[in-house]
Amino acid sequence: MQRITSIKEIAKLANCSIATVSNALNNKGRVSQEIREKIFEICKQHGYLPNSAGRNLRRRQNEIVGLMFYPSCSAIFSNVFYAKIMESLEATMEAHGYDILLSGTDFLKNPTEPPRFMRQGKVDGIILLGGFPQKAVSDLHSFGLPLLFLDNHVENLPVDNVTSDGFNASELIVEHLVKLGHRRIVYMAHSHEDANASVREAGFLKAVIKHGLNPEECPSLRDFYHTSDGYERLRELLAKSNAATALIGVNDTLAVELMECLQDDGIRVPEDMTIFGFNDDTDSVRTTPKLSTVRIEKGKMGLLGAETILKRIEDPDTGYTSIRLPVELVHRESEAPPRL
Amino acid sequence: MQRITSIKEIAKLANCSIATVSNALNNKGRVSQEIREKIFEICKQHGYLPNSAGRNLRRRQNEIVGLMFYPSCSAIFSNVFYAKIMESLEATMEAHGYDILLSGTDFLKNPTEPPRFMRQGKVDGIILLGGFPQKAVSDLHSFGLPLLFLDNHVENLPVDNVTSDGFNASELIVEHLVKLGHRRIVYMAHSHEDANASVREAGFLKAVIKHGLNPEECPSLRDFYHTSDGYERLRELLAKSNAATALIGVNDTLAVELMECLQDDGIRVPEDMTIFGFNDDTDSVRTTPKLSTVRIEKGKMGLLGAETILKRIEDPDTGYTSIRLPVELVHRESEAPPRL
DNA sequence: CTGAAAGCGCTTACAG
DNA sequence: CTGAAAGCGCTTACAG
Repeated sequence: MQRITSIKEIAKLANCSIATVSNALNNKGRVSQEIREKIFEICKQHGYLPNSAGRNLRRRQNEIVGLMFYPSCSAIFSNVFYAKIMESLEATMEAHGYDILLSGTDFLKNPTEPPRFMRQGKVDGIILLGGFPQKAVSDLHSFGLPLLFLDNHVENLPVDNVTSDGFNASELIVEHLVKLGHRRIVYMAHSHEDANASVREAGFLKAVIKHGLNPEECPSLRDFYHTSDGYERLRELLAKSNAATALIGVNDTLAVELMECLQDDGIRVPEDMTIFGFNDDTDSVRTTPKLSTVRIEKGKMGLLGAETILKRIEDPDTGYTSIRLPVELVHRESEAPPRL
Repeated sequence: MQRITSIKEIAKLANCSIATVSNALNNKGRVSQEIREKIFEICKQHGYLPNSAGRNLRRRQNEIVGLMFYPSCSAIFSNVFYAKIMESLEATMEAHGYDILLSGTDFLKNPTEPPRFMRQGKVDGIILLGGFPQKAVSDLHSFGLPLLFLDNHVENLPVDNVTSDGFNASELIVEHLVKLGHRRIVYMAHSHEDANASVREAGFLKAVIKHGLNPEECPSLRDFYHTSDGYERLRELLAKSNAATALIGVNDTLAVELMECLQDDGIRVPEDMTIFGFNDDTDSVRTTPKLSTVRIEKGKMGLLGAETILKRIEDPDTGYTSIRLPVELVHRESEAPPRL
C-alpha cells in the first residue's frame, strides 16, 4: 500500500510499458480493457497522484490562469461584488481543466513589478480584476501572455475584456429620473483612473443632453479620493440654490456611504434626495432605505470571462474581443419624485 | 527582440553553457560578473520567462499550495471575515515563493471527490478554510498531502490547524454578561458540523456552570439550518417566563441576522436583549446598534497558517501543530444590563 | 569559474 | 493493442 509516484512504477506492476499506462490514464482508448482495469486498480490502491510538472513540461502548458487584483488582493476579497463573478469564473475554468492562481501583488506598493507567478512562468494567462491603470495593463500586455480584463477595461488597448454596459446603464438611470420629475442630477465617482467610472460618466452626460437638462446643473464630481472628501464636495453643491435632487454613485459602496453621510446630516432619502447605485451588491439591500441600483449579470460575466481567455490561450493570434453585458435597473426604496 | 523560451537559447546567445545560465538566474554565485550581466541583459531584452514545469519537475515540487473552501468557493468570497485572513496568508506564501491555487470544489454537490488540482498533482499542500465535516478532512488527509486547517479544525484528527480560542472567548463573554447582571443567556449556532461552533458552545457551558447560572435557563440552540428556523426557536424560548436576556451568536453574521429579526418584532437591542457576535466582521459596525463581538487576529491567523503549512511541506513527518490565537472582546452598543 | 551529462515524469509519433 | 525512444526545460553533482 505504498504511495506510487510515477507511471514507471505503475508500468512495472501492471506488466506493461509507460506508454500504455499514459494512454490508459488519459483515456486514449488504445488500451485493452484488461490492462486498463489493472492499471486503474493499481493507481487506486497506491493512491497514485500524477506529477503535473512532467505533464506540463511535455505539453508546454500549465493549465493554470493567474488572477490579479487592483489595487490589492484583500480589496477584492472584501468586496462582495466579486464573489459571484469569481464563483462562475472558477466553475467555468474548472470545467475546462484549468485552475486559478491568486496573485498577492499589491500595485500600490509596487506598481511596476510583474507578478511573481508570471516571472516564474507558472500561468498560461492572466485575468485582471479591478480598475487597473493603463500603465500597469500595457506593461503586462507587453509580455505577450494572454490577458483578460474582467468587469473593467482600458481604452485603446487591444486587450480582451468582458464588462457591463455602464454607458447604457447611466442612460437608463437618467431617463428614469427624468420620468420621476428630476431635472438636476449629480454623478459621483472616486478619482481613480477607472474606465468603468468614465464610461458611466459618459453615458450620464449624454443622457443629460438628450433629455434637455442643464449640464451646469448636472455636474460630475470625480476629483476626490476618500468618500469623505467627495461628500464635502457634495455638501458644497447642495448648499447652492438649484442643487441636485438626485445622485448617481459609481457603485453601491459609494452610494451607500454617501447615503449614510446625507442621513447623518438630516437629509432624508428619498424624500430630499434620490440615490442610485451600481452593481446590486448585497450592501444595497441592507440599508434603510434599500438602494435602487443597476443589476449586472455577474454569473454571466464570470462565465464569458473564462471562455474568452481560454479561447485566447488556445489561439493567441485572433483579433481581440470586447463584450458588454446588458444591464437592468433595480428599483427599490431610495428613489422618489423631487420635492417641489 | 523575439521571445526566448529556454535557457538553451540564452546559453547560445551568451556563449556559455546552460548550467551557467541556470546558476546565474538562480544567484548561485558561481558565475563571473561579466557573464552574469550578459545573461541578465539577454533575458531582459528577450522577455525571458522561465518554464516552471521544467524547474518543478527537476526539483520535485510545485511551489503551489491549494486552497479549499467549505462549503463552496463563493460562500467564502462573500464572507468578509476571510478577506483579512486571505490577505496575510497570501502575502506570507508569496514571501516564501509559493503561490495559492483556488479550488472550486463544491462539497455540497460532490462530497467525496477530491479536488482536481490534487488529482492532477498540481499542489504541494492544501489549506482548508471553512467548517469542513470530519469525513471530508479525513478523506483528504489519507492522501498524505500536507494539510492545514485554518480558522477551524476537526477533533481527534492529527491535522495541523490554526484557530482562534473560541472556548476562552465564550468564557469571556459570559463573564462579562454576568458582570452586567445577566443570569439567563442563550447560545445559538447553525447545526452544521463545525468544531468552532462546538468549541464556543463548550466554553459557554463551562462558564455557565462556573458562574453558578442555571443551565436550564441558559440553553444552546443549535438544531437549525436556516437562520429563520433558528429565530423560530428563539421566539419560542422568549415566549416563556424567565427567558434569556442575552444572546450569543456563533458569528457576527448570525448575530446580525437575529438582531434584525428581533427588531422587526419590536424587541429592542440592547434594552430588551443584549447580543454578542464573534469575529468582528465589518458587518458588525454597520448595524444599528453596533454589535459587540469578539476580535480575532485575522492577520496573524493567515501568517501563522502559511508558516505552518510551509513547515509541514518542508518536513512532512514532524508531529502536528495546533495553534489557538488569543481573542479579545469588543464592546459596542448591543450590550446593556438586563431589564428588571 | 565553467561545462557535459544525467535525469526529474510525462506524452506522443512511430514502428510493429 | 503495445512498446521503445525521444524530448519538453530545468537543476545539480561532478569533473576540470
